[in-house]
Amino acid sequence: MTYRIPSLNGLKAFEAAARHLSFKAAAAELGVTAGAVSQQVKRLEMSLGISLFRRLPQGLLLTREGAAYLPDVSRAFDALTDATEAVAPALNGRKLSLGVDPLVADRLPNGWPRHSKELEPYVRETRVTDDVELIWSNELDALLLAAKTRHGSLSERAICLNGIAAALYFVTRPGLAECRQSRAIIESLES
Amino acid sequence: MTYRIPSLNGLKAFEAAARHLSFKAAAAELGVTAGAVSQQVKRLEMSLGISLFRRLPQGLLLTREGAAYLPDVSRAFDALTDATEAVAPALNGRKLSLGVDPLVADRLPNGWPRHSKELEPYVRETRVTDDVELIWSNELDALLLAAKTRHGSLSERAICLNGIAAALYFVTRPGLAECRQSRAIIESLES
DNA sequence: ACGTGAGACTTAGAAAATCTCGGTCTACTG
DNA sequence: CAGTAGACCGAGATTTTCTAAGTCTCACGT
Repeated sequence: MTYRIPSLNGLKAFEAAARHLSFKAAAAELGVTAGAVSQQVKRLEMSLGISLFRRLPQGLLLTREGAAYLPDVSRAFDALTDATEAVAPALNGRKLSLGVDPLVADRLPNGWPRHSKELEPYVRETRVTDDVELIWSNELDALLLAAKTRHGSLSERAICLNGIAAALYFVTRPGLAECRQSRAIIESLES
Repeated sequence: MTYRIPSLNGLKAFEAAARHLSFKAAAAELGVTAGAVSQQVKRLEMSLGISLFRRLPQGLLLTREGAAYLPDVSRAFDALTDATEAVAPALNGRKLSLGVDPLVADRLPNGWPRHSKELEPYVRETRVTDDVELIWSNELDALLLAAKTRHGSLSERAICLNGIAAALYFVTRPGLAECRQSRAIIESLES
């Protein structure tokens, strides 16, 4: 099973340039320079062996092939975006589910985090557990543990309570290690 | 208009690994090493903020999220492949359409290329014209011209007849410059 | 219990793809 | 006839991706 798919960056550049009929405008949208878009599109055309645009001095025009390609590409992008958004909502505004090791649950600041106003936007639920597997299965986003894990590929951050190193570790999937939610939880603990 | 799409290489690695439930097998299919697939998938998981696989020492298992993501990704890949194949059939086995400058049409080897057996698999049609625009509009794949073009971004190759430089140039879109079809046409002329 | 093999992981360094920047060209515009 | 806008090119820098070599865990057979 093998697919014939051109470079995604090339397709993105094509799609944006075709919508704007301008490399410059497309570049602004994509956050790169116009030269980069020009090169991407050229590479794409080379890999396909056809021309997608007619370059006129006053701007771009789609060729027949380019015009035929564009809607299909856009639809595929939509489908990928929807699927991605469905399986992994953008981190912005997402609330984490947090597990707390039974060994640390009683050592925490009183009522933490249930009654912490500042954490409310970042934590969806809290559960008492020390099962690292729950992270790998995406049932939990992060864990507060009393001991270092041995699962090397998890991200682990030691916490200081009142400025003193405590046997307390914030453990997440690497993908969540540096997000705002994680930072907020850690700060709330250390302050 | 902006899409949220993870890296295409990451998605390809995920798709192949999910089908085989093995990074090693996926790597073989993709023609890279297993380490590369592992890294691609990890990057993808980080960018999404979720885990797609459970790594067991004896192999892979899809997480619930991974299993949900896979069919959507496959469908999108199918759609892109179909669209690409429709607009630009793979170069393998494709025949080029060739334009011949009226100024050179009579100087060519007798009957060329109509009665050339060796060119038959590579040339679909021949037309007498010197209009470079036909290349940009994909109506022609290549041109035999009597003079250099001034369209810098076209690929241009000087032809020698009987070992002597002639006023004869093979002009194509860059994407077709080095394909077998082009080489065959040039060789047939120079021999 | 102890090798052995398979499969995944990590890391450093190499290789490739991509971006930026500066300069050029062409066609519009006042 | 400048001046401007948009696209192109090439060189060099930067970022991404790949490879290679070594480690770890588990299953299996002796």
